[in-house]
Amino acid sequence: MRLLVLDGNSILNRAFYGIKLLTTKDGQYTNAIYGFMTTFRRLLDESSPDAVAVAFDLKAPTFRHKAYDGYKANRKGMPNELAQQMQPLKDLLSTLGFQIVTCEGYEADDILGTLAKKCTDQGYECIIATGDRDSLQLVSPTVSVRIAATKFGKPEVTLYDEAKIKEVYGVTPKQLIDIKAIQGDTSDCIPGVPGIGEKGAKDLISRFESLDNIYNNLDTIDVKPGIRKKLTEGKESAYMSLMLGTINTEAPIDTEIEHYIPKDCDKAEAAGLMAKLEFFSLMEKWGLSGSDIAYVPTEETPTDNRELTFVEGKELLELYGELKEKTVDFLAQTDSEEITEIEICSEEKVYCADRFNGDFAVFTEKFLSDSSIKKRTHNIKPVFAAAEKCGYGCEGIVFDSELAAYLLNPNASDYNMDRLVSEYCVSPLKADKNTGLESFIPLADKLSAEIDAKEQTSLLHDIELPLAKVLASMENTGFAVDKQGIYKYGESMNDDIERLRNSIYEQAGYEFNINSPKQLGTVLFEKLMLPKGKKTKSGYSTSAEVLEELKNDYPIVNDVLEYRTLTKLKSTYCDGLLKVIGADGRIHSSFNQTETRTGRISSTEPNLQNIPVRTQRGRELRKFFTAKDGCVLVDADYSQIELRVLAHIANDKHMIEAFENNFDIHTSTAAKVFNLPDEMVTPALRSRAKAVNFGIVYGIGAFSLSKDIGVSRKEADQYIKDYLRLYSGIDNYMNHTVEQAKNDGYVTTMFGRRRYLPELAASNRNIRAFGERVARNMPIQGTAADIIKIAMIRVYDRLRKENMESKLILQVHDELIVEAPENEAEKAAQLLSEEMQNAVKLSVPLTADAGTGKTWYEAKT
DNA sequence: GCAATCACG
DNA sequence: ACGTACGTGATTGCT
Repeated sequence: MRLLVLDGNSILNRAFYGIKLLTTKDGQYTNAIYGFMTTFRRLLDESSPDAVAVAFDLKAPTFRHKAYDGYKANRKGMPNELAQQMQPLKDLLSTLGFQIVTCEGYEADDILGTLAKKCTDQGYECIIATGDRDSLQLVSPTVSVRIAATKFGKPEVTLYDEAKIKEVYGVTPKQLIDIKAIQGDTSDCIPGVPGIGEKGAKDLISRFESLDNIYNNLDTIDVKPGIRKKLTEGKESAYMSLMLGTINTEAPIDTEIEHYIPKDCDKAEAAGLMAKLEFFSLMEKWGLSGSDIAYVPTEETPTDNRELTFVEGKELLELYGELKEKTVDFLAQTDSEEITEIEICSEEKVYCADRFNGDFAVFTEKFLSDSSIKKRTHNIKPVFAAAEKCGYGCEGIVFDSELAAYLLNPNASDYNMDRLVSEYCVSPLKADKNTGLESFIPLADKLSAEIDAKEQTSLLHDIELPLAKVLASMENTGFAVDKQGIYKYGESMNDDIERLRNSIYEQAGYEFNINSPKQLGTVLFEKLMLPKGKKTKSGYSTSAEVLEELKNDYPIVNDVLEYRTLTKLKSTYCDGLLKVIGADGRIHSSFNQTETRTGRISSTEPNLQNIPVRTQRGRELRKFFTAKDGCVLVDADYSQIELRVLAHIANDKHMIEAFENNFDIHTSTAAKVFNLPDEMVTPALRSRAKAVNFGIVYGIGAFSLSKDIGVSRKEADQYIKDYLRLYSGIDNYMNHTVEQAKNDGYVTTMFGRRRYLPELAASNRNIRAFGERVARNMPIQGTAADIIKIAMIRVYDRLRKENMESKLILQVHDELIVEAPENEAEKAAQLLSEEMQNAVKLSVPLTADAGTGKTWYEAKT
């Protein structure tokens, strides 16, 4: 028989401080529970115990507190973020079948000791797992201790048996108590013998074996007079410390080890709890899955009695006839060319078909392109893409559970169906064949109801769903590039890189890896003794921000900066882009619609939203992003969309006025803040005002602003104060938004997009301050994202309606690019800026200027 | 798999 | 006293 006993508080505590804060979408903190469960899993796997007990402290004072008022007196209560994780952990452990042990008047350590002793008496093996070292005194031939820590977010377990303790401390486990009695323990307020510390205590015990031995022979033992004096005076304190530090092995708890054999796990309940904590990966490690979740019928969600029946061998064209005018659910598989497989459910009948069925291609086309068939699915974009590639349109899509789940909570890490089924606790319908539809249907019902309840129906139907089709088309179309051009551009940098590298080696005095910030830091700040600026966790910062300060005084720094610029261009952009050019000579990026917390889209493999533009040498690269033969690029970007959105949402009189009169907003701001007529605003003042405008959008602090524009903090603070006094509508709006976010737990955009902000409830003020900045920023960034999405849909629709061959190929947050045949260019430019400007009606005008050119470099205005 | 860095809006 | 602007993705080095 082998018993595993855990010190619950101690392991939970270690996990809490070892893993960065995590919350569920409702703001329940989970990092400590997560860490506990990964550590626990590992302990179980490593030691395969027959019985398990998890001990916890109670809040009530223990016999040690009663014996000594000072005991643990300086212990602060646990932070709220940790305290609220205690009960959910206990619930989870219980439902998994493990025994929780607590004992009034005793600490968890005493429970460990009591159970360890019982094991020894019975000839059983006992493994103690804890985060702190007090329990090491319990180690014996049959009792071992595993010290569990969470380092870098991962569990780490160190085994302590008698040999290991001898090796580390040079004494026996029992002697650890005597050492502590002399040494004391500041964290627990155990006094020990005043004046003797770790070294002295260790020395005394290793020479004289025990506290009793020392005091029984105090007059004769060989110690310095000073030590003898301290020992004499500290005798009472030492014996009290011995009592406080000795683990009690007689706690009144259930010591029948057989009672700790785990009970059967309540799988349904446990999976439900894990889902509530959003521990989807952990679920698997504990042998649970989403389908284990208990479905508890309530009044609002009564038991769903629908049963799906699989219909085999249905003639597909006949099926199509039956589906007309119906609302159906479907799930499809696609490859890069076409739909390869489809499962359809209508009126609880399930039909499956794949490309080996006769009429499959004809059927899928008829089915998908028939707008009279209203369809719900999960992850529609690949279906839109496949349909377009096959030359037909996919119509009548009324719901996508992936997009819906993203709108309900954009904080989630992914939106795959299994995870959503767990998260939303839906129970699959009965079905005689598993197709995924049995889970999808109840999930879609639930998400759909939530979308309606949160008034996001229009956002889903009128923005995200149609946008998915636009994105699919943009991915299909791609962006033509001049492969040779990019290659030569990359080659042209080799000599410069080589020259800089050699120059850096020479100035450093030896060769090293310039790409390694660590090695570079050593060279600059240790070998060459440059004045060091900021530090990072692991050493000196060598970021551009730090190096910029030094480059005029130290030529090597300038070389490093240039080297970085060139190698970045070469590796990320030249080498990187060359790798992803398709067989058609075009780059097909993926546009992710469910990635950002603000509603923006993101671009990957490659990221076409961060192609260089700010420096001339980088910008040159855009000369190789071209229109195909016979076409030109039309590029339009919104002017100041975020500030215009801010003016509108905040309903700020002065800012609205500035935009209505088409003033330069930064000049206008400068004139106001610096109290000057517009014509007296110098470029330097304008640039400061611009930084303030940006800062306001980001939720700014005076420190960051002063750093950004190089003025004193006091001066920066004054700018912000003046700004908010003059744009009082913005001041009001910002305060109101944060207030409301704290009440509701979320912020929204003009179109009802939401972002939950659990950070606002944090006890750490930095995290809270971050939450407040996000509360101020998200409605602005998010509304701008909504607006350009609307514009994209309108542009896409208009181009088709007008039978034009021009195609939308890229979006860069406030910029749209269309590839247009030369004879359509003018019309496309007109249409593009028109649709962008009219996408929504705000209390300020939206402006978008279009440019045209053979390359992106030329077209961007 | 994470940290540091740097490219973009 | 402390840390310090919002949102992304790719590359490199290192554990």
